[in-house]
Amino acid sequence: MVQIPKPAAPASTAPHSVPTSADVARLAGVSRATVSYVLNNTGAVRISEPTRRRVREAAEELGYVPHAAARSLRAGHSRMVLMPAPSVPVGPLYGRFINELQWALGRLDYTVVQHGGVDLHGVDAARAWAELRPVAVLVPGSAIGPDGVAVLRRSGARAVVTLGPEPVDGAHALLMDHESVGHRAGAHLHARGRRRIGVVVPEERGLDVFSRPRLAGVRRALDGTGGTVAELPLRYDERSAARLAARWSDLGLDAVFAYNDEYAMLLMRALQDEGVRIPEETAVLGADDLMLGRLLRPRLSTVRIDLPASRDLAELVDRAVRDPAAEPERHTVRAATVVHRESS
Amino acid sequence: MVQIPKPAAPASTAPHSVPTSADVARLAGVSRATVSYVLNNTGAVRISEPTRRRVREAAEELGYVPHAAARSLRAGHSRMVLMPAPSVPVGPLYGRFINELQWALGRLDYTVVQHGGVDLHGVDAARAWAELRPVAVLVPGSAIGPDGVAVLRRSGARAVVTLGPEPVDGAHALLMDHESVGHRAGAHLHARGRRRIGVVVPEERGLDVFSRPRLAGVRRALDGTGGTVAELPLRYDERSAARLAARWSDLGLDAVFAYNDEYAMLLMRALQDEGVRIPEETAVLGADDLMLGRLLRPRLSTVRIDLPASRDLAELVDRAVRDPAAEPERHTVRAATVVHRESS
DNA sequence: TTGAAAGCGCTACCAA
DNA sequence: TTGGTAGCGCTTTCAA
Repeated sequence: MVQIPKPAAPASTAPHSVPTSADVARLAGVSRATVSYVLNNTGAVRISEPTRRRVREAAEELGYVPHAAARSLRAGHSRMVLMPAPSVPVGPLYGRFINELQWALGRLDYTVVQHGGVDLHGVDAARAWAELRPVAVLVPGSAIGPDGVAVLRRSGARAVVTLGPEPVDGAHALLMDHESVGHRAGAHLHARGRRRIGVVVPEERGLDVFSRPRLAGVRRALDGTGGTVAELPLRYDERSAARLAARWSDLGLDAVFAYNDEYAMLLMRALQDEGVRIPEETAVLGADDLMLGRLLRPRLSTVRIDLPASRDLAELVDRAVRDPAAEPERHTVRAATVVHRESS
Repeated sequence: MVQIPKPAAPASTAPHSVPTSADVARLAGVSRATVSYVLNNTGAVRISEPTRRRVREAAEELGYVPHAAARSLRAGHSRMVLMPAPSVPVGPLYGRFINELQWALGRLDYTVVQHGGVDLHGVDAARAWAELRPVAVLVPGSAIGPDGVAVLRRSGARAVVTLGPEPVDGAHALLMDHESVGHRAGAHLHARGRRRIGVVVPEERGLDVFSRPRLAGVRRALDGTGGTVAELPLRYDERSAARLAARWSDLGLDAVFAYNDEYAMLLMRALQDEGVRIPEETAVLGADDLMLGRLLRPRLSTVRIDLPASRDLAELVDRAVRDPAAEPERHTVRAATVVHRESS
């Protein structure tokens, strides 16, 4: 039978519209239901092999791609794990961590999505994320408070996990114990016979959630030992480092915990240019155990922070999703080790 | 008329279900349409102030957050710009670029979403991204071919922009001209009197799309000058660098273009440990102009690559979205400058 | 083995 | 000024 296109009616699909499952059904000569069964390999329903083939070929020919939003709207839930991307670049370590985490969550059939909630904070940020109706949210840093967590949970997020330095009410927490990082650093320097210890505190915004606890940890390590701790604000540029180095002898310090390896490299260079001998006059200690520390001379001592296996975090997320009513878990990453090289 | 709740029907909303606009409407005593008008500040429709207040209060009380998927399903389009996150960490420069781009696109009212299409390639990756029905896709590297672009366009993406080293049919392209980076490097070293030039080619997978053109560029610069170019495979670890340095005198090179600043630092350290004097015996040239280059001694010469202003890229995306039928634009970033310091 | 139809949450048209 | 309602694309019961 010859098809006669009805006038003014879209007999065939409009040229540049996106193919839907209905289009596939039409082309295959079956119903939309059948298309859904075939493409999702629904076990409960038996579809004859010839039909399956016709459907698949039709889908192929049209270049059909299912519509994720429509699907999860219908399903009432999604497998999307949302990770607000931090606006401050926090270093290469973090990037690797994200990648591994994505991979681990992918294995559990979650789709990880990073969403730049740039210049949104607290409840506003939470609301913006909640619009996407993720099944779980991983919040790095301390970008959100208890009320933000509440917003997310009310919007259907079955798990909220904070990755920051401090716990948030109602959310699971993976606590990076930066205080103990500082404590390790302070204890190491003290054990090496240092008594007047400087601690670099980056002036860059957004880093203080890490640097403050580290400073506190050094203070605690030196507490009651007669040693002293001095706070050293530093911007990540040569001028700032040179200024700090210029007044180094006035400061009378015999050691410095430089926040991380990159700041350590910056400061160490400035000190060497000032003629300060390392480690004889001043010990320098970094953190993060980056490659560059091994390339410096003297080789940089550093505090290595063993990030949690991303698989563990992925499993925490999965557990939380399966049992959203469970008590929030609190895991503390306290595994920091001093890698002693030559600079301390 | 008194409402009599039908038996077995949820008269009020279930305790832990997510509030919808219907719930807000019910609580405010208005229709869903009115709720929509109020919350979206629809200009065409006038709603009395008391009604607006009632609606807003109801929304507030319920903690209502609109459902982005439902909204864009209804609208037939979204403002989502999808950026597949590269699985290979490509350095701090890139991270900053992403952040700025997110910001710039945010100003134009797009929502940037990074999606880790981990271990998916070509058409498969394209299909996974297409399920999200983004209005535009920014593809870094060369993760996708013309057929992948076609899949995305058929699924409604109004703009596909590749950020890689080479153009892809059907997509807009922001071409990083790594060949000319290599050419600048080669020309600089040649001008400094170097004739036997090594070029580091990282062995890490995924970096060859950058390193190959750079090598070719050096070759072109030396072509016909009587100078020679040697390919130097190198892994990013100390052992590999030490091995390379150990046979340095056999290689008989008087200069090396080390792919980027990080590889340059690695190799330079290994060479210095071997007693090779820099730059007297061997000139070393990096790329990317990272901070660390300035902190090395001798200070590292480098090729600075001026990334396009993220605002420009954001505007390219916006243009393409507004006029999806337009010819693909091809922009080439050729702005590479040699920053001459002490190592060359 | 297949199809018809309801409905997820939302907005925009048309009517009142 | 407000409400009724169709329908975006999909899955899934219920019927045939």
